[in-house]
Amino acid sequence: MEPTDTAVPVHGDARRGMGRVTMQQVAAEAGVSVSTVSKVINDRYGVASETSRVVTEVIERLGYEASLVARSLRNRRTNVIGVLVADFEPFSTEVLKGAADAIRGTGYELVAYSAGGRVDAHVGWERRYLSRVMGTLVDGAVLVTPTITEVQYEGPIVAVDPHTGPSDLPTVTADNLGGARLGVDHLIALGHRRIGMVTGRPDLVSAQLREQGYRDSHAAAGIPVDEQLLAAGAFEPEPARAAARSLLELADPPTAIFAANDLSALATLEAAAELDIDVPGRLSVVGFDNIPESALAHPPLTTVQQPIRQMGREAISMLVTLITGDHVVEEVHVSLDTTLVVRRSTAAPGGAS
Amino acid sequence: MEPTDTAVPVHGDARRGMGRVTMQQVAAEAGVSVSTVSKVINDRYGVASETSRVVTEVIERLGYEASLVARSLRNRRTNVIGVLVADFEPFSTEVLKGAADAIRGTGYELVAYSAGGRVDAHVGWERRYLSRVMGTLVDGAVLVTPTITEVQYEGPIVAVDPHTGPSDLPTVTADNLGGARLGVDHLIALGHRRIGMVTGRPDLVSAQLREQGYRDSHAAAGIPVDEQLLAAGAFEPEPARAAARSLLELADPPTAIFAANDLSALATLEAAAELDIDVPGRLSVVGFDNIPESALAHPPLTTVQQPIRQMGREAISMLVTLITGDHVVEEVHVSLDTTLVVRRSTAAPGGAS
DNA sequence: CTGTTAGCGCTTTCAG
DNA sequence: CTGAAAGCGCTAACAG
Repeated sequence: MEPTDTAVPVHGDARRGMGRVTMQQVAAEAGVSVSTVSKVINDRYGVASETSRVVTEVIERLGYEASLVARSLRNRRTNVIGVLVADFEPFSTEVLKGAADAIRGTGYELVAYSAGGRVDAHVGWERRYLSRVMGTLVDGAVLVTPTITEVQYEGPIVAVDPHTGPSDLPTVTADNLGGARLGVDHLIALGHRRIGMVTGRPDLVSAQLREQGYRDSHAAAGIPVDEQLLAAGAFEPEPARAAARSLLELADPPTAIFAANDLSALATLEAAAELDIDVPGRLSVVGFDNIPESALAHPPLTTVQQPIRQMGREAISMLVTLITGDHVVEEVHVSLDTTLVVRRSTAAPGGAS
Repeated sequence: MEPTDTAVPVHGDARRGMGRVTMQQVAAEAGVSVSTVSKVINDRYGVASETSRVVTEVIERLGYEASLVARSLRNRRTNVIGVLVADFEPFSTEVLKGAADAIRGTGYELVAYSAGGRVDAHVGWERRYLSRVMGTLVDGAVLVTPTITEVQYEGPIVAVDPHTGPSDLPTVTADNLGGARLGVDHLIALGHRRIGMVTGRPDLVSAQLREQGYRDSHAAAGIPVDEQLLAAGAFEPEPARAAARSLLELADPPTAIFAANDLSALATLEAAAELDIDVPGRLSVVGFDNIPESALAHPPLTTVQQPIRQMGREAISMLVTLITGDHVVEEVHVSLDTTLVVRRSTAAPGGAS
């Protein structure tokens, strides 16, 4: 057959409007073989300088660039690092920004991949994504908030804020327990005694730790926990809103609510608004994450900050070390500190300023 | 090298710790040929239900998932849409969030690609990226803030906020001229008469339009423009900071500064802080973009909002239409409205409240 | 119903 | 110094 023919004239800028230029076309146009073109591109020895010049000129003229896919399939190394996310939402995009910061100067490129909330994007997406891209498209991967860490997969992988228990994977997390304590202690210091909590997904350790922090703070302050004041929010806006509502409609409602993440806190703010409850006048709200959106809320949200971008940076640098394998990564599990960001959604109970 | 051998026995869960599972291994394990496996995976007709069952079981057990790369290379359609960005920064990640919103339910997956500030990532990155991925990895692409739109490339491509003049590419932009007028009119309405501007990259139309809006607002208000009050910021933090400083150190400094984008406005805020100039007491600052970070600034930034996420959504929906080709895209150039978001960085001149 | 074969675009021996 | 050929993992004819 004669597929990558010279039937279509490719001289001059006649290629305007054509599809991708392949190496075949470059070769044909330059009057050499594809392997020669490949050698020129990859700076291999054994190409006459004149040939090289001609080929380079054709490449330039046709705007040729090697297909990432074809190259990846052939080569073991791709010089591309993958960031695998369940969805592009505030948390994962912050991680991405951090990853981009850290990738500079390493010579790697970054590909972020998401099945984007496809129906089948349930627990276990990370394993499928990994299989799809590892070893072919990317040299290593950062898993953002994976729900399982049992990837039993050999290769350079780092998990950021994994939602499940400890694993063999190197991980980067924030101090969930300490962060929750920071948030609830703040509320207690303000004078709150009936503090509700919109919890996260019960199957995720991060959620469990945040709840544990809530309990620890109460214990430390000698305040008994009223189990009625815990409502399941699942880290998602809708369940969280319902949970907040149920708490606020209690006969003896809480004067403050600690939400397991900012998305839940934002939903709590909405629920309060619907019920015409002033925040922070009659209700204080504390979130967790400090996603950029939390500062835009009304009122701006007091929240526990995770250094998300730094987590992304950390993950990339661990990953690059793993890939290049210069030396062993010392700390397999990195935990970064959380801090409290006090904004306008918290105040002393009873409307006292 | 003989990496993907069958030398390593693959029965049972012996694969723990191995690299990617390939179709070969699945086939071997199931005792069938690769084409049969392929047929099972792609639901092709002509496979005995028993065979299908066995193969499915093996796939499950081995955790096999087809390589995106190999599949892409073979197929014309990949069901993946690419978002090509120069870097993952606030603007592009907002677009990404919008793209993710819009991708849901379309059956497409999303891949975001960035060379991540590599040294050679100068003007023209979009052409190279496009060549790398179009036609192989992705079915279509969204170009975020490309510096050239002369891609002369056949295929489904949509540009978001292109920095250069009109092109044949479908584009999604915000109303830069109107937005700039909004921002500067606000300053003028507040009583400012000496308004400086930290301009953007002179080669980009978006920057030119914002400067034009600045001039138009002055003209409309009958205020002459003092050319001394325009300083080049290039859309980048460092140059912008220097530009702001030079403005503020003028013998007769401006009482307000309009920055060509939020990054520049944030840098202006920093410059003011360094010079111990109170904002908004002695200086008002208006930005452009309304990236999430602008609300976190001190003081929170008054800025012209571009509906960035919506731009991402719009781009994806245009692209999907282009790809499926059901019907022609009616509006090739979509321009979305900008709005003014007044926060705390602007006030009347002279410290008057 | 199943396996064999021929590539997708590229890199890499290995002959010429 | 250059090109022919093999093959990365997969799919799509086409035989058996």
